[in-house]
Amino acid sequence: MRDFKHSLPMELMRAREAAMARFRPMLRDHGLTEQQWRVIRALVDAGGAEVGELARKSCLLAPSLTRILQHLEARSLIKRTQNSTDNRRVIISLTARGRRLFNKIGPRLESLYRVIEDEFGMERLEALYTLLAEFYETLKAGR
Amino acid sequence: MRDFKHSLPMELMRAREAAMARFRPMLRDHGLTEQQWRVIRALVDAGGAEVGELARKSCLLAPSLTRILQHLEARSLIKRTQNSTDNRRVIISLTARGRRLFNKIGPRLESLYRVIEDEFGMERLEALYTLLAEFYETLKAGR
DNA sequence: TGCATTTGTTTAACATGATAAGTATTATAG
DNA sequence: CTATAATACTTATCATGTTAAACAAATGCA
Repeated sequence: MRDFKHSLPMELMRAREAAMARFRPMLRDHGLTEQQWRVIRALVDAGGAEVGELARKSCLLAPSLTRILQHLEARSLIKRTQNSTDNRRVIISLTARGRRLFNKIGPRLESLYRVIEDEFGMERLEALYTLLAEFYETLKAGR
Repeated sequence: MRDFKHSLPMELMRAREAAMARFRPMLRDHGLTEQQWRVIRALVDAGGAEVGELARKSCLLAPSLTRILQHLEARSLIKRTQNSTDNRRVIISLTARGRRLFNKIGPRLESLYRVIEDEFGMERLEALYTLLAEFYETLKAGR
């Protein structure tokens, strides 16, 4: 049997953990989990989105997102708007406070990211991105 | 700011998820979570290990591993042995039942893995492994 | 020897991951 | 129209992720 260490899901996880270890402390200083940050960032990107759309953009399962939105709403970082033509749909968007928090944290995370770019090198990083995207597409196609 | 979609932790997670989606159903059929399987597999590899060592090998945090070991012990898949020279240390090993479960599931997961190898190609897969390992080492070094 | 410190593991508390089931609303077949 | 199915989201449940703290056993050192 293939060596245990040579397990792709494990390697992907270890790489991700190594990266997140750089970012998590700063998020934690602002009382945000990594997942909460993904939601905020997706909302900045989309400028308001339905829950399902937001789940896809932030790579979260719907039940997780439901809880996260409850937390973010309790902190007044997001708000909900009802879609007038379809009452099932809820539009999520950032509050002014949510945007301020993003503006404060975003640049700091960006600079941490650039440190990684410097250490690992832009070329290899791009190569990694490309392989990961191809891998994802290959596995999605083969279902 | 860099495009949201171009986030390395997200890409690593998506790739991992795409792979795990292939494996999880079979594990689930045998009542195992992905993490429980990692522990079992690490134990086959090591043939008995202390809790801390097992945590490293299976890429789990100690508190998670503690709970997982409780579950596996309740199902008689693992057993605990006390280290005679140091009573803090606990040696974990598979029971005969645990080994039988491994022997049943392992080959099936291997064949699923080979499907991925075929779809994505051995060369690109090796390239991906290499980049991931380098990335991990780079980030660990720069702390 | 005595005791603060370190080490290995577990508990606790809160947040998320994963699956199934529930609820409300809209779309659709007949 | 109306019963039924599909859709969007939420709840429920159990397992794990993450951090801090507790705990006991071992170690280092005055």
